[in-house]
Amino acid sequence: MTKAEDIGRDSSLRSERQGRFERQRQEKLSRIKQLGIDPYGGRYDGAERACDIKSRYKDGDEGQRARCAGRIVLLRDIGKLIFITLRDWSGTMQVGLSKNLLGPEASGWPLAKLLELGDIIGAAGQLGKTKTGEITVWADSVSLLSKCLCQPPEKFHGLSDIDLRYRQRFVDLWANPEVMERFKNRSSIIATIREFLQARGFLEVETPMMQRKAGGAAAKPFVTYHKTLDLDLFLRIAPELFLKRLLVGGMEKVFEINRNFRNEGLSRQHNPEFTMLELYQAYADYNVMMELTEEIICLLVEKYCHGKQVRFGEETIDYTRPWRRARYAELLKEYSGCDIEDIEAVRMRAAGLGLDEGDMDDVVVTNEVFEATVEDNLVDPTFVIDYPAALCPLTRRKKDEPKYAERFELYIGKMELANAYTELNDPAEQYENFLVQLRGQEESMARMDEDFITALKYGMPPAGGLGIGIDRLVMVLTGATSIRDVVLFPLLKPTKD
RNA sequence: GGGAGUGUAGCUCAGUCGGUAGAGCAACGGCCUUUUAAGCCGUAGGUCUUGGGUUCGAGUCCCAACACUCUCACCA
Repeated sequence: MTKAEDIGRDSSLRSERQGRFERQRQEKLSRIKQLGIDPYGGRYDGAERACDIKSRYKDGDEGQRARCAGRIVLLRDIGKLIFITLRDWSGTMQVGLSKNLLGPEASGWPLAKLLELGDIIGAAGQLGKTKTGEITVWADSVSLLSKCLCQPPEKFHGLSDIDLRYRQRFVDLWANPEVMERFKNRSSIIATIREFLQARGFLEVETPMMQRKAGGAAAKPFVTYHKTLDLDLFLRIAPELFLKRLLVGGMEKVFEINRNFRNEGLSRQHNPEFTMLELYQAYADYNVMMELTEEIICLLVEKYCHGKQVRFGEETIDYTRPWRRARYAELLKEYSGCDIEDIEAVRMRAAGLGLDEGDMDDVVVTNEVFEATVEDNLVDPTFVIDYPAALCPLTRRKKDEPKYAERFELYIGKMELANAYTELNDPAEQYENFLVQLRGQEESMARMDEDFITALKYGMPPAGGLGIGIDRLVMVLTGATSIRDVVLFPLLKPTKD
């Protein structure tokens, strides 16, 4: 028997065991059908959110009614009375099902006795409190809206197998309320960013995900193919070069929040498809972008975190303004001890770090040393400014120091969260920069894009541009230390069967 | 790809010195009209990831494979 067959047999045994539970639930489904009830319900109007029902409840007023719908997450059957904890996406609601109230017809008490954990139901009835003070819908009607045929996870611990949680996010979301909460926050964070930008006159646009040239960043692209045009295409690694074309076209403030794709490894900070905010503002520069970045993120911290000191894994991030702005060279000196001008010292340090510096250009070595020594120290928000120009082919040089470029990266919690430039708008210089390939870099940001050069020749206004990694931003704002906890369906190795 | 860790019932987990498999939840059969992870009585559920090895005897020790997690590398 081959390994594949062996594994296949193993998984079929496994599913057979699970099938035992499913068969029992199938039997219940048949019994429900025999009662003349559609186990997959239908439209259910007028259900209120659990949290709204609870907050409008007034003690002592006996005329109150309520209607709710959700999944059964707890069930306590006491004979002629059943207490159910229903979860909708606002919270939980207790429903009391009693033999007297529901009556003997099929859709009443007999149905109630067949309900089980995981089923989705609707219930309506008088609102009241129990002996112990819990607000309860005393149901006089109950509807089965969807039968659950699979065994729900353990009711107290929820689903904790990490692999299963990512593979079956649909279970994770309802079994672990804090997961639902985090994704609701993610959505709300993105909505807040949109509102913020739109209020400042930015226009949201969508640019191609499939591109002839994968430009705007240094990363391995995914390759795809268009049949009718017989065309090889890349999934974009960044929207940058298209957004800049829009600047040429006269859109003065644009942004895009969408996916980028990079064909690289997975880690707690990397998912091959990730969400990026990129924005461009004509007539601005990287200083304007710094102000904007600090403003957006502080607004979000205020809204989604408690206080300015925020826990993140082992660290505490202090968002108190103003954030540190430190030159690249200054941080290199501070943490590696090397003077950026003293390339011999930098190379020695690189060798000491075990880097194969012989095959690398000076700036590449310097950057390797920077990454190895500096990044792990940048816990509080830090703008790293003025990068070596050679590392930034799309960035304008500093007027008085042409060896450095007007670029910053923002680090928070040891992660690169944002990257911004004063955009290069000189077509001749851009053309030259596209031609320079650095030794020691696996991927280059310098990929010749003639059409983009043509666009620049028409004249692109001077501009500031900014990219913010949304997934990582959501991580630091929600305390998730793995990107998989803020991406609904992270990329996983497929299972063997 | 390197290193470390984990893999036991559907789920969450115990399993001592190597002596032949345990709990809670879920399920099934009972009892129960005010429960809060309801409770009580009973039943069933296992190729201990897989394959080798050591041993009289392996869930336990050794080797290998597979899967997952963490970590390093890669990711400017």
